[in-house]
Amino acid sequence: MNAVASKPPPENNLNERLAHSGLRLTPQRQQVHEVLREKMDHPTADMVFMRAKAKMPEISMATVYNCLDALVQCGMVRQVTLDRGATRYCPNMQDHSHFYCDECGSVHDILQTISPEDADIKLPRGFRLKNIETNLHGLCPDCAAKAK
Amino acid sequence: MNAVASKPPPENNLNERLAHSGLRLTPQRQQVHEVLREKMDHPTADMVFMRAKAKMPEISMATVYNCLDALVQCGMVRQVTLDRGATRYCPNMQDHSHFYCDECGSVHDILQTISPEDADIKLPRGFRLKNIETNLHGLCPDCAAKAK
DNA sequence: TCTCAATTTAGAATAGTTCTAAATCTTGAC
DNA sequence: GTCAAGATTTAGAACTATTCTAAATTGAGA
Ligand SMILES: [Mn+2]
Ligand SMILES: [Mn+2]
Ligand SMILES: [Zn+2]
Ligand SMILES: [Zn+2]
Repeated sequence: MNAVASKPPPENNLNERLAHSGLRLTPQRQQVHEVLREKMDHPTADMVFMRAKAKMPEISMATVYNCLDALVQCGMVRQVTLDRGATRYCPNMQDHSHFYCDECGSVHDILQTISPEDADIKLPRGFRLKNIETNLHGLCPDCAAKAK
Repeated sequence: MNAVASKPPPENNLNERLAHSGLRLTPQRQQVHEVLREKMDHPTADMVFMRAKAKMPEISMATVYNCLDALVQCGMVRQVTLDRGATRYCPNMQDHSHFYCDECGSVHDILQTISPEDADIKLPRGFRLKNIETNLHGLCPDCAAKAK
């Protein structure tokens, strides 16, 4: 590789990311992050709690919320709010949008976004657009098959 | 106008819309709808309650929720869920998207949407796309001005 | 007028999340 | 290594938004 590596690449491991935000790497934060990466089905805090608890029985709900906050804060996890109801968490930090199945409520990553340029949105005078959040609604493959 | 009016235009008044869904027009439903049309700032149920109460002091929170549900059900009002926190309500049934000010939390109608065709979203096999919800994030005119 | 279903109402219950305060665990200065 | 200071975890209380319950009220049609 390049011997003159000037700058480290944007640190994408938990350790460095947390440190960068002045946060410590703890077993709980590690565990919560692992739970999210293991099954990327956009679980709610409650689901994360149950999964984490299976591996780390002493973990508490409050800690799960704390850990999720820390992970969001340091940029390792995204919050996803689609319907009313519990917030969902996504450890995929690539730019992507979400497909929400209106039938079963499952959430799927779609590796494609609409950039402010793509969509030529004409905003009224004064608005400053930062980013576009796109939520796709419809039927997931399973539900589409059943609907036939 | 056209003397051979074959079909009534899609009923856009409260009365007919409610009736079409087997619901009655009540003073409370009327009041809640009026509150929404009067100030289209996407208020929460709580804000609707306070505004309605000013004109109709005996109205209850439960009724406001009931009325909002009825209005959503009959297609006179849209629910808007952006951040975590209370659901907001919008009486504008035109196809539109929402601009959310990250600074002050205000929500603004943007009379423009991205259709499934416009955005050529390439979905993995099996997904059936019904509609795209676009949420614009940035600064509203007021906050953009202050930020300067 | 009477009856019955729809609606409204107050308050209880629930769900999701945040807060509080005490216990525990680092980390870094000595 | 010891110790103090600060960060983190924890259980449970508190809080917010919403839904549920059951009784009272309303109103349309027989
Ligand atoms: Mn995702
Ligand atoms: Mn709107
Ligand atoms: Zn589905
Ligand atoms: Zn603003």
